[in-house]
Amino acid sequence: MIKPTDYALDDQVGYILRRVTQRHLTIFAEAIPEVTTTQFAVLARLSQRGPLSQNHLGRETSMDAATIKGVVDRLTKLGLTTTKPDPEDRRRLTVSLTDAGARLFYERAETGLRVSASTLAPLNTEEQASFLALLARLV
Amino acid sequence: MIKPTDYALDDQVGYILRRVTQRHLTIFAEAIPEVTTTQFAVLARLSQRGPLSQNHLGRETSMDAATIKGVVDRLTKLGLTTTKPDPEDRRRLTVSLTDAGARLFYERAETGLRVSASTLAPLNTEEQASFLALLARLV
DNA sequence: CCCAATCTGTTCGTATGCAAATGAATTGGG
DNA sequence: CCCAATTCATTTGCATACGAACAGATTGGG
Repeated sequence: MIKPTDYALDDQVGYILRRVTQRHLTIFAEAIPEVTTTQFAVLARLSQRGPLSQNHLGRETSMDAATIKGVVDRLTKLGLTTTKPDPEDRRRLTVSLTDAGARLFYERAETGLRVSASTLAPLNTEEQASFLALLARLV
Repeated sequence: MIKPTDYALDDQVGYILRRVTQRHLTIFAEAIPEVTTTQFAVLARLSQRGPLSQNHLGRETSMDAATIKGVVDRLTKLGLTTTKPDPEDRRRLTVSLTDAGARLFYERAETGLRVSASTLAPLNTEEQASFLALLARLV
């Protein structure tokens, strides 16, 4: 027999995840104000993998087709990415980093690592490793 | 000397947090389609604390003033909450659960606990406790 | 007791995030 | 080889999220 009073909001994993994510986003925005976390993820992926079709890029950054389109549109407006039709497959839109996009990622990658470190700072090194290992299994 | 190639997107805590949150939201939406996670958090808090002013409710559910307004508006449109001016302080808007809101939370609280359990299901009991303890320290 | 500082709610703008529907292009199995 | 199924990109609608600016109400310290 479970009563509603047994539902402790503050102990629910989803609620805590939301709050931790909020803190992380604040730390990121403070450290890298030029782009958002999702935009930075796109820059990182393109930097690592080279040009990708828009939908493929979305899958590689865990965004659905509608979301990645908006992110790419905004990055393109910022001059950090460009798009061009794929002659091989006329459905596809190939997304690439511009020089400015590549340079921005290059200049901010180290800061990005510090953002991750700040987010995890309340834990000691051993706890951070345990936490990341457990978190990754929940994907 | 850090090179951009040292920035492994898949290992960054923010990226993994986003993916775990996505999985959690999917599980929740499947189990409790009537409301969203944030709306359910509001129902839970009101059920636990009784009527609260709108901004206070926002602080108690980790939403800023603009966000909680939208959530309360939608819950009110769904008939799950009501609002009335506070005669003590004419700036304040008191938010309460309706009977339907109280009943819905009562009927879904147990399911909410199962959603949390499903999200954590890839870990064994001991790992779940460790994970939640570490996660809570990152708020 | 009064006014500057604060609090409350609202609105606007921007940015994810997903479901669903659509049209165009490609592909794979019979 | 051809058509049904799939893929790709786009659009619409809805729901968080937050910063910034605003007006009205309240309060606290001099």
